[in-house]
Amino acid sequence: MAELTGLQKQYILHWGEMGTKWGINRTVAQIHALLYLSPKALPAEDIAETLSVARSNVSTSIRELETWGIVRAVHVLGDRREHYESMKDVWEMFRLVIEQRKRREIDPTREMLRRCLADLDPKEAGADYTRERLEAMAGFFEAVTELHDQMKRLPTGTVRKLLRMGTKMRKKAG
Amino acid sequence: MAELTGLQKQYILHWGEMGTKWGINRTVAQIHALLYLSPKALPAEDIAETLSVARSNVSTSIRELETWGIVRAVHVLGDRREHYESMKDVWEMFRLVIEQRKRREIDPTREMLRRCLADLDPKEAGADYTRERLEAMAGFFEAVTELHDQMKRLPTGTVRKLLRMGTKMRKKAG
DNA sequence: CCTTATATTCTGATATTACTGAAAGGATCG
DNA sequence: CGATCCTTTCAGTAATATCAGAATATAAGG
Repeated sequence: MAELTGLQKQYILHWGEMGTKWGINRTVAQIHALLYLSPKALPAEDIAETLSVARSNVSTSIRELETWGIVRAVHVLGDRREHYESMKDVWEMFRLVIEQRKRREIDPTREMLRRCLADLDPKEAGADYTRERLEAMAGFFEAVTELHDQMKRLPTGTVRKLLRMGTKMRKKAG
Repeated sequence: MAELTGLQKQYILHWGEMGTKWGINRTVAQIHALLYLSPKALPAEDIAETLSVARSNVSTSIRELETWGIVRAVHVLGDRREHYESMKDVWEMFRLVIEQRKRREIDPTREMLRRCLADLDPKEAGADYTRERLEAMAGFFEAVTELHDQMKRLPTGTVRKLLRMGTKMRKKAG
């Protein structure tokens, strides 16, 4: 791997910081940034060297990125090492990440809300108020889930179309 | 403040964990959960006591929630202390949070991408490839921004309407 | 003004998370 | 099979984020 250009550094560092703000490990995000910018798949050792992190750290981080389905290992003729490459379709990439996060965080929250509503004892003081609040929150999460299910099935182009329809509706309403 | 019911505890704890996964401080999220479930505004001291955190911690966290615009101080007759209450409209609440996060994290990323594209030296090796990648990413962020701008202007009801239109389009296509 | 009630800021301590380096585990080659 | 190359796991260490409590500031009451 060649040395990073100033530009690449800027992108990778920013992406790393960005990651931390959204609960994504800095190194994981940086590796993703590096692979995203790289025209060719890179072996773990090169990644470690380029980003100045331990080889083992790269291993763990790559595994995480693979779990999300946005990085995969490819093989290069005459090289026993795994080479890693990032998906390049940005929309698809974010869709995958969102899908994972929904599964890991949104779904459990929906379950928690359902459980709370089921457990709610109507005889308890303030039960009505609590139910109201819980139901409002649950409704929101159901809607988000519905929205997500649709995005999942729609091709990228249709999403953009919807986006434009939104613009029209806004103009009419305004 | 009365003791928390098991249900409230469950909700508050989950919300706190949820927060950490999205880069939001656990206490901040817990306080928000508490206020969301509370039928009346609560003074900082009660919040501290109920959640077993330091008074100072509540102060800082409340400030953060106020910055987002989802919690505000209200006054109670005969009490010098500030009482805090959460917004109850869930959709509006998330809209505000998303708006803030966009401002804090998405906008700076757009700027970074623009700067990178501006700084990109065409004579540099691999400049074409880098430009392609940066532009793809920048395009995505522009689209997200556009989408956000629209959501911001649309009333909640219209968002739901769009949601249903998505369903129809999907059914036609399928 | 001085006193008291309340809120905020700051700093050191604590807890959490991330990371490294060493060691173990697998795979491929001769 | 043994040697070599590569990857993963793990335990200890380092870095970061969070928090409690003291110190400070602000405001209201007398």
